[in-house]
Amino acid sequence: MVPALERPRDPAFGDWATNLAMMLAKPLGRKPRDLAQQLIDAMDLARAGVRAAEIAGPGFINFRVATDTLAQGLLALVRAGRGYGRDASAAGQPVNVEFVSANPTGPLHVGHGRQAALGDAISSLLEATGWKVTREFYYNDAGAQIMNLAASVQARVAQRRGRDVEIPEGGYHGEYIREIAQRYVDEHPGDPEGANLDAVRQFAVRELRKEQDRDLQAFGVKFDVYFLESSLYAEGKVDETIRRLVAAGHTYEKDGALWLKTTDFGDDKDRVMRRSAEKGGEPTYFVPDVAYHVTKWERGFRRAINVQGSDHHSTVTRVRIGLQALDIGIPEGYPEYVLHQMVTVMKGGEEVKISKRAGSYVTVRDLIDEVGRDAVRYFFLMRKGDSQLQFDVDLARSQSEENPVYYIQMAHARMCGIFRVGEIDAATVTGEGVEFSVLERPEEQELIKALLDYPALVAGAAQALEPHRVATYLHDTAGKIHLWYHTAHVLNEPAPLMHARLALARAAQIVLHNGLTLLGISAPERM
RNA sequence: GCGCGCGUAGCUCAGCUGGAUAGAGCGUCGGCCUCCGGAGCCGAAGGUCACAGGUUCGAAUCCUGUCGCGCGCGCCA
Repeated sequence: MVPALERPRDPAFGDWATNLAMMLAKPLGRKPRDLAQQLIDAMDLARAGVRAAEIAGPGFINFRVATDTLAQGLLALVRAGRGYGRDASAAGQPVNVEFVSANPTGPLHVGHGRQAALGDAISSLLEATGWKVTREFYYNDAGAQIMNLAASVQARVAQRRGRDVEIPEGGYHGEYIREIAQRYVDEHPGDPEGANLDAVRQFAVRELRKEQDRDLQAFGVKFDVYFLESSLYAEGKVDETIRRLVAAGHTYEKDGALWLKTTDFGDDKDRVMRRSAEKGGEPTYFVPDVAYHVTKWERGFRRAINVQGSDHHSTVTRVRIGLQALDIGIPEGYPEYVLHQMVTVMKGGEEVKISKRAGSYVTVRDLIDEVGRDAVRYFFLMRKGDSQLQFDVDLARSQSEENPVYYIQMAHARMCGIFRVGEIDAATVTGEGVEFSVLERPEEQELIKALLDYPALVAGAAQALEPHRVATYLHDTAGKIHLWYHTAHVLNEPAPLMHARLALARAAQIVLHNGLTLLGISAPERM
């Protein structure tokens, strides 16, 4: 129960409104409207830049802001330019954002695309609020899946020699496996049979990593750190983690395996950490996961955010419990998780079933090739992460003219067009000395308010780790811009009006540019 | 069966952490091109916010239950 000061939905209710009187009415035993009047009487409205305060409905107080308050805001906006909507409140604290983290066992699919868009936008949002972000990609390049990959490639090599060899149980059947097998043979004349499994494995991982890197580059996502799971083994971090967990006293042996008492930390059953001898005696997957997150902590990241598909949500509690059980002062909520729901791909009016092992799925690359990078980014970001996302490829392609991302980009291009046609360098439009009170049309007032809301919106989206708020805001604001553009002419108006509108066009251009950039989408000057 | 998420217009989805008459895009219907780009704008139709209770001045939003959908639940990762 916190009193709110907010933008009313309906402009008839003023520029700002508060429910303070209604919140206080009950504890004070007073009527809300009487209390509201007393509150208004006690306020120094002029000093706050408020022109009028009215009591409305059950006890709202609606404020109307003096026009020069809006003018001050616009001036500050234009002066801030590219920096508008950014603040330094996090003071350069380090934060690690891990996303995509695809196994090098195949190309990136649509789910990875959603993660790439989300993780990159979340990182940008955090940077906009003063965090020092490290974008990190974790490669699971060790373990059973990689052995399956190597064996699958090996089988394809053998098949090329006319041998009757099947892809092993749990192996990969995609067409790309054949291609890798072909390239392996081409580049390894000394091993036409693919007999050297270790060489096949290394070659396949390297090829797939290269391909994933190309996909990420096409999508415009850059990582600061690529962390290899295999390095954890090479540096003894996995064994060390096991030793530390044993030393911390949360383990026991049963049936020849080593167990972690995760039930001590609220799990519904204990988990095996190291398999019994007859199962190979290897650590289970979550031990390297824990070891990996220890390195994040030890690398100085007191905040870590993982962007993952919700199909991995069971790892959340286990990784956190493993870190707790080490008893080294890592807080309970470490790391934070942003889980997104599944992406359904629609093509030809039917759902494309995604199965990596059967080799049937849509890749990030397919989407980029078909609808363009900007549209793919926007489509992945326009919905809240915990909603399932339906990505209709045909629709995204065929309706590209009415695509929301083009709508936003068009608004930006229109603002640029005003300056281009007027032969005015937009950067010289500062708003200094402009009489903003001539901007009295309702569409102009609404647009100004929307533009001035932008910094608070960015701060809120960053705090909630929800980039979709920026996407919907931009679409909404683009609508206000188109409406204004359509009703209010800028060039060849009387000088005071033209200068005020030029400043407003400049402000709109800045907000759209900054917002699109935050989402990793281009802001073209003409389309 | 248990856990997490979701259920809002014909379809795809927003709804700013409890506010005033629930919004947008697409689709449908009807208007607007001497005008900085019509890739645009305006208007109309379309809703039991899955359902039933509860909390309070006030619920799409919070709590409980029911139904439906998705994803998890291995000495796989």
